Amino acid sequence: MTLKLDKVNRGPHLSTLVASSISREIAQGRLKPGDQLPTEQALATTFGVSRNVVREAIARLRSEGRIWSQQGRGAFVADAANATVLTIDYETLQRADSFRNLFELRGMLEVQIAALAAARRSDADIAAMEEALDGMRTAPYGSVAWLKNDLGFHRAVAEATQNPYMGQFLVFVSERVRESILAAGNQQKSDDMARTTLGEHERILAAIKAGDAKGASAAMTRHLAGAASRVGLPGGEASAKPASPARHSRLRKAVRGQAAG
Amino acid sequence: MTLKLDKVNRGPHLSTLVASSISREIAQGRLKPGDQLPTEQALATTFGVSRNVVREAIARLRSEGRIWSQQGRGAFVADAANATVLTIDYETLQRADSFRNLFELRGMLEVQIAALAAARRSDADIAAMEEALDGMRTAPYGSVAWLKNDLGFHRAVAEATQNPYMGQFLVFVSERVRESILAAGNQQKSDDMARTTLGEHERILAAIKAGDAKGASAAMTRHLAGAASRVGLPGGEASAKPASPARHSRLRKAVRGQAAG
DNA sequence: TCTTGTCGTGTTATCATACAACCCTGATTG
DNA sequence: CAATCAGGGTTGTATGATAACACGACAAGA
Repeated sequence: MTLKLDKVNRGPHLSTLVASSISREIAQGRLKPGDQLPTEQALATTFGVSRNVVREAIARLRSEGRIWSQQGRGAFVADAANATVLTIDYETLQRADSFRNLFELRGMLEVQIAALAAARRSDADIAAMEEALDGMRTAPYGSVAWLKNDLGFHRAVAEATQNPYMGQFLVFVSERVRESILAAGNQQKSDDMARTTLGEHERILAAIKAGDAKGASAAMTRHLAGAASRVGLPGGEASAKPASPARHSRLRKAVRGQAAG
Repeated sequence: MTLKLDKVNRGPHLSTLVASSISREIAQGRLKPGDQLPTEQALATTFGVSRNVVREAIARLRSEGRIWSQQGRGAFVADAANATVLTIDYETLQRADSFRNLFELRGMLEVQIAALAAARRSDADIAAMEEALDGMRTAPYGSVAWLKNDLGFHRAVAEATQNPYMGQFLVFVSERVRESILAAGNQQKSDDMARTTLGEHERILAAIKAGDAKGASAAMTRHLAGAASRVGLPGGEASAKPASPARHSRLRKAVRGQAAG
């Protein structure tokens, strides 16, 4: 009865379908934290699959911290806070507002990271940034090599904070942003864009090199504004809360500013 | 002929052990992206477990985007960028510098989030914050209810940004921080701390209520600095210089003990 | 009545085997 | 030479069995 098994597309594996189905039950509150799941046998017959498949699905959910199980007792829904992994599934990525929200989160991270990096960078960090920048110079705009070096530059900045989590989070978010861009498709490239983008990166690097935290975050803000407009991010848009304009973060200004230029 | 797997402790499930073992091979570069994994049968005999266990481990790694497999061909190591989940394993959490770095990341998020929240908050958001604050007033400092409402307050702030990813990321990071604190154990509590903490929260709420973004981030900054000192961390604010790791020997020592769920 | 020990049942964890679906390769055949 | 097809290897799924464990029922003893 609880099975829905609606044509889940992604992943031809039955275990994937079962896992998403159970996951959905939890997300929609039909299975609350503490509730006991049906037995593996019951789930197997319910879904019409073998118990083995159910076990793979449960193993997956358990690794995500969504459920926990104990031999001899059963499987139970875990507290949402106990999730040990942060995951953004592909479906929600394809929604338009997801892209904007992700971009905003990324911007928030980047701007702060740039400031920290300017204060803490080592010579090796600078070298890594310069190497990535060189890679971008020799690769055609938008090519795989270009994107790789672009990400590499930002990762180098993040690593210059000497805080490994900065890079970890930033790369994760950036990758989701990139996927989102790819999902949306359609973007035009030009040599002009390449020059502009490179210039933005160079200004960031210069500020970090000089140890100028304020300048670094300002340069990063400009870069993000430019990047937003290059990927055609609709700025100052309806669903964004029309909030008090004058006084808030540069991030917001960045998102809004790209509409103008 | 039982498993020989090196010392892995956490997770009584064999599939967990196998998964972390393979995961470690990937992390340490002994299995590079594109490489083909041994066959399931081979892995089964290598680890001394049944093929079923290996399949559960692989299902888990596949769901994390670390590997991909195709029927009839085999399983292959995926590009690191393709990881669909962000995970911080329990072991690294127990290192003292992990705690400091996580706290710094959390602070970076919170300060920006507070500013955004002040600009975008709705009445419902304000109500949620006040409810959480009330919950903190009636609960003893440091109790489960207190912590729950504390997190609830911060989550409400994050949700006031109208950007769901903010809350998602913040809660994730905060939970890791909390785990880290629990792992360290023995915090001393006092009524004084309760009052101070409550006051900090109230100032944050007031600024957000007033739509004062600058004030909100300033209040949040003060709160984080206070929280940092309360958990025995020097300088909560995003300071320019990386804190010296040597300062935290007390934390590191305490970390040895297991966390109580 | 209360405690304690035992047992049976249900559940998960693991094992073992078999078959189906699929990919790749190489030989066969037109 | 090209197309086809047979075979082995690999993953995906199904099935049945056994071990480990949790939990309640129940009887024996104090």
